[in-house]
Amino acid sequence: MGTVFQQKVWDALRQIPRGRVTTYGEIARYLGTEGVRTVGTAVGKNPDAPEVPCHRVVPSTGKIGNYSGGEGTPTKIALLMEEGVKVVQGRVADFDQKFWQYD
DNA sequence: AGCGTGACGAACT
DNA sequence: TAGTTCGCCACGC
Repeated sequence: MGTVFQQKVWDALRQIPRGRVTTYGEIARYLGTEGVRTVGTAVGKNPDAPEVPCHRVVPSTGKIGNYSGGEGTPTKIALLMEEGVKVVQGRVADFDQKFWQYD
């Protein structure tokens, strides 16, 4: 499929526990790059949702960010809600608690 | 081989 | 507090 870098990104996504979220910046750090935009681009090019939980990735601002599957952002929100991540007014509720980072 | 693009981020006004 | 600007860097043309 994609490039090595891409696969590393997707692999990083698989490590995100259900019901938790992380940020593009966190993934960038985990992969050892400063180009967070590159990560965003990589995630966006991922084949599709269920296999890789790309909906668990949100911007550091706690907002929802973007999504390419289904109806876009609304679908992303729906998926998060199903996992117990409350989303209110386009933002992740209790973002600090839901935030997950690579140990 | 060079240039623009982008599911972001942080600083600035 | 909100809107804008500049920086990050891998990828595709």
